[in-house]
Amino acid sequence: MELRHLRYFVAVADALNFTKAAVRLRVAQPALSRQVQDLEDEIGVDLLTRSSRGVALTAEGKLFLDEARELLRRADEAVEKTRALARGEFGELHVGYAPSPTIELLPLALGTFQKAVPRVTVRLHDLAGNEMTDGVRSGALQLAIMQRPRETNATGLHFEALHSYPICVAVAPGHPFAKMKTVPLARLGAEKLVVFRRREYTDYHALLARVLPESSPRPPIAVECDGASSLFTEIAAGHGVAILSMVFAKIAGARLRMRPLTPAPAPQEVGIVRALKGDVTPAGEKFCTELRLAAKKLS
Amino acid sequence: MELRHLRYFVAVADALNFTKAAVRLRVAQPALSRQVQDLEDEIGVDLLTRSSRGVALTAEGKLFLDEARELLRRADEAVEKTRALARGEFGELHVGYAPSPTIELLPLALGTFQKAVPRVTVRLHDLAGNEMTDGVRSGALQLAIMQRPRETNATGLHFEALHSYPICVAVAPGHPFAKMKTVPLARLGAEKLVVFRRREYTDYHALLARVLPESSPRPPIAVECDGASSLFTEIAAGHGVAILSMVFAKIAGARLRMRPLTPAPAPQEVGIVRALKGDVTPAGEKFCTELRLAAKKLS
DNA sequence: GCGTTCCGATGCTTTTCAGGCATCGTGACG
DNA sequence: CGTCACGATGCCTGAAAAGCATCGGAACGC
Repeated sequence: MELRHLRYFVAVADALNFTKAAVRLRVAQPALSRQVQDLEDEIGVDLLTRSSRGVALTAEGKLFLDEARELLRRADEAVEKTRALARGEFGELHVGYAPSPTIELLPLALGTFQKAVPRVTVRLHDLAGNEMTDGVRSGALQLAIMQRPRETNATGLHFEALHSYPICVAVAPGHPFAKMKTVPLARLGAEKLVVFRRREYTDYHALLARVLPESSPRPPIAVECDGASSLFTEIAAGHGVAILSMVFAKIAGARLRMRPLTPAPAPQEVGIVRALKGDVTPAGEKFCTELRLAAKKLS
Repeated sequence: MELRHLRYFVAVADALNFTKAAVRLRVAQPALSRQVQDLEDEIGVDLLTRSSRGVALTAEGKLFLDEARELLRRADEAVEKTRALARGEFGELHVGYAPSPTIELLPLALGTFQKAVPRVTVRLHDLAGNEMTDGVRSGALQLAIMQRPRETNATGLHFEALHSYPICVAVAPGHPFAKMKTVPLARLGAEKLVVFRRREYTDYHALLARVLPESSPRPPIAVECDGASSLFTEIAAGHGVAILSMVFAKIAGARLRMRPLTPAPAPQEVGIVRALKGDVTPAGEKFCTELRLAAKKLS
């Protein structure tokens, strides 16, 4: 049995007339007659009752007609799905992301992406930096949207920067720093630091270590917070200051003042991590395009 | 696209090797190569990545493999279902029945039938006699299991008797009739009758009219009952006697005594009503066979 | 009652294409 | 660097799908 047999049978069952069905199928009537006969022979069941003024379906024919229609529909669907997957308009996309650094970029890109290709299911995975790089390397993740990892090419990864945020010091509105345009890095030594918990925010502490190297006067840690909102509260209460990238200005709003540091540390770069080898699917590429567009809108 | 393409692709995807897949399919390797290429060309998507040491599935190939497997499974299923329908092992069977007269026959036949062909769904319709004959004529019912209708051939129906029950008089255990072996029909004139309601039991009243013709002394009606259980209670309480066929002996049990009448009226015949023209499906025929077997067991 | 028409089936021919054979090109591996 | 394993390619063959002409039968009109 071939799909041709089903297509022919359905056409005959629709027209209830071999001649008309043959015209629609653009084949000669005898060819159609024979293919349908072959089908009936193979199944071993009469599907049609022929008479000199047309054709009628048997009970078996009615059942088989439904099944044949469904099969043909499913076959088209299978092809269409596969094509859609190849075009990046269907499938699943596993994306790792760091919530805070990507708070501006990701929702923007996600919105336009889902509007453009609603049949792609994006699975977001909120992971730590090393979990993401491992995930991308192993193929569990197609992409990760995060801060620049320490090394890239050497570890089989590629990083594409999308946006960079200056490193700032966040203080309460009444704090002396709030009146300054920029804050000298050396002045931090006299302050107490509000930080995220080391356990859950290893990436943040890596940033901290970069901005405040061993050599400089290291301010004491006043309190460790388990999330952005409690960190903001601690700072607003005057319990200390925090080293944060400018993304947090959007989240913190008017509760805090953020001032750039001098000399300015290397800014925090946020972008796409992908595997050096092993292709990203078309859907993944589309997602990257949307991310780049979103980054462009930001600047 | 034909099912052949799917069969070939699935074989290659299973073996991950054209040569081995070709052996399993009993075709030459080049033929297989080309058919799979044709499939990819038609879909316009690479499903496999070929290398000199074998074959790997692309992401699109994985998706299409699942779809192809499902399609082939469904195709087999469609054919199997159709064959099963033709063999009477699948489908729906609408059967009208009169509950009381068929109480011995129908449950027996239904049990063996369902055990023999569990994929046939029997839809039982509890209907009045004329509703059943109409249903069989219109095709809404394939069969009806009931008492013999007044006319058959003339109305496009065929009746096949399966079992017959003598017409009896049902009395309370203490009633004088209970001591008699048979009850002369003429003695009924002195009794009061317990009957079913005319509205809901037209078939029963037709029987009554046949057994007690206008000419004979017609006993007065003591009470009309809306069901067998209340009818039995009325008789057991001594409010009257009832004209019933012997099927009711099984239902009534020890509560009543049933005595044959003399001269014996024509017994109540129970059997199969079907349309004179318009075939009964194979499942229907099987059901008839089970009914005949059940009838044989009764006698 | 008899031609006419419409319909599907059948006999035969043509065409298409799946299948087979031989061979080639190419990585992998010893 | 030769050998092996594997898939691709070129060419030919054969099966079968398609086409053409025609048949046979039922319905319908005159």
